[in-house]
Amino acid sequence: MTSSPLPSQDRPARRTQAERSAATQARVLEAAAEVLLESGYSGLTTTRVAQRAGVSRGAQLHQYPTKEALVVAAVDHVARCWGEALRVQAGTLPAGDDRLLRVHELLWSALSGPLFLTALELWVAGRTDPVLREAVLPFERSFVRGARSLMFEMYGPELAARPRCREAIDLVMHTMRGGALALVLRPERPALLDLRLLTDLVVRLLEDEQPAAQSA
Amino acid sequence: MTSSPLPSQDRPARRTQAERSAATQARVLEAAAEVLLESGYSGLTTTRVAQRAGVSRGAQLHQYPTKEALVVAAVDHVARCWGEALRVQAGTLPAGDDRLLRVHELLWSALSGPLFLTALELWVAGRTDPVLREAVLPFERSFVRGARSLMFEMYGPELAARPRCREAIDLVMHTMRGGALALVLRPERPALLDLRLLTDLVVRLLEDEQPAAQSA
DNA sequence: ACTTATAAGCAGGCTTGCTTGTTTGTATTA
DNA sequence: TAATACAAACAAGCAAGCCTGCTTATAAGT
Repeated sequence: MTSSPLPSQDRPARRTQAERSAATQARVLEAAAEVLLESGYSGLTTTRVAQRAGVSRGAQLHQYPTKEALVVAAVDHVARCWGEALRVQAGTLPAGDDRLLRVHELLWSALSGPLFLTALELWVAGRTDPVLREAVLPFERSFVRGARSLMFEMYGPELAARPRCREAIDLVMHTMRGGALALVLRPERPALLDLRLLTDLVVRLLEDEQPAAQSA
Repeated sequence: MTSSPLPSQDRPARRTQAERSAATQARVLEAAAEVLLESGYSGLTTTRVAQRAGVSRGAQLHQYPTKEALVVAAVDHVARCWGEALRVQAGTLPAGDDRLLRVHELLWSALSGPLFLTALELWVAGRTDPVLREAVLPFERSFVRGARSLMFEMYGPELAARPRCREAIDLVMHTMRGGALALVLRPERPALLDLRLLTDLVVRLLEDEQPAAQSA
């Protein structure tokens, strides 16, 4: 009855070792990100991650021998997801008229979403944990640079050529990070950050020709 | 020689009970803040705090029966220190010409100092810990409002009366928080945030008369 | 092609150390 | 003398990592 020549359905199906490893690694890392989002870094225990992933502690420890290794891998995973999400959304950006506002809305959605919170946990924890810090730093750099170059690109050649474009971009990113931070304790309120105002200021700043101005 | 009729020096000296309690509470809370700054919230254990404070675990547990109580008290302590530091610095602010820049420098020094990092740990931890969140929220509100009213006051009556002053202040605070966040992983680099540029933008924004403007 | 040997992935129990909170006893103040 | 502040030993729980044994896949040998 159940003896078909090819054990295609009722058996767990034959997978190569690499596939098996990749599968459990993916489940573990996804679970780690979920736990991080739900319970924060102080609530991240290897046991909970294994439970959440539906993976035995043995498997967990086989793939990631120490908690440190797991966390480092989680940093990589979260950073990749974040960057990828940003890039995907950037692809769907129409070349409309109010491009700046759209660009800022895009960046804001990336910075105020759950991935920001997950990354924030690792970010803050990396301040005091040297190993974690070393793992987070390169991704932080690459993320900032990637976002910056993406914004340069999306601003378009005219605006990108303005003398203070880079300062404007950094200001926008700082402001958004700060606005996102203000949402950490109150996810319910939708918009403390006025994107129109910010965009307006950027426009004015980019209208300048002289590279520096003294404050009144 | 050492037998004076009043046991003033070689004996621990007579203190009232309230003084004793206050002394150990102060030491414990100060130690908690230090541990928080050094090791983050995930490294905050009652044992370490007691060791750091030079206080027995018995004394610790007498004043703060649970870790929860200790953390809540630490939130209060850190928030008070922060607000007080801000107010003290505000008092020494000269009524010079480039007042805005000075105000922003002041706010920036308060937001980029160690107290910000300590508060950030509690802030981020409060996202996932309900009790901590309830403890942090009121202080967050009062801090934001206090800082805002302080800035209104320090901006002076002319600027404070401008239609978009509140938006400008919120933008400044968001930007500074974001800039401070960028320093978390790299305390070495001094100024990613261009205070002159920010001040310049605020000046322009406050020059507006119409309450709203559409972006180009 | 089939069997067998070796390795890789996996499951779960176990140990050690740490953290928290209780309890019991002592010193200091009222 | 009663209450408050403090000290320290103790117990329960948990987290991290280790270990033994089992299943599945790959390689070698015939």
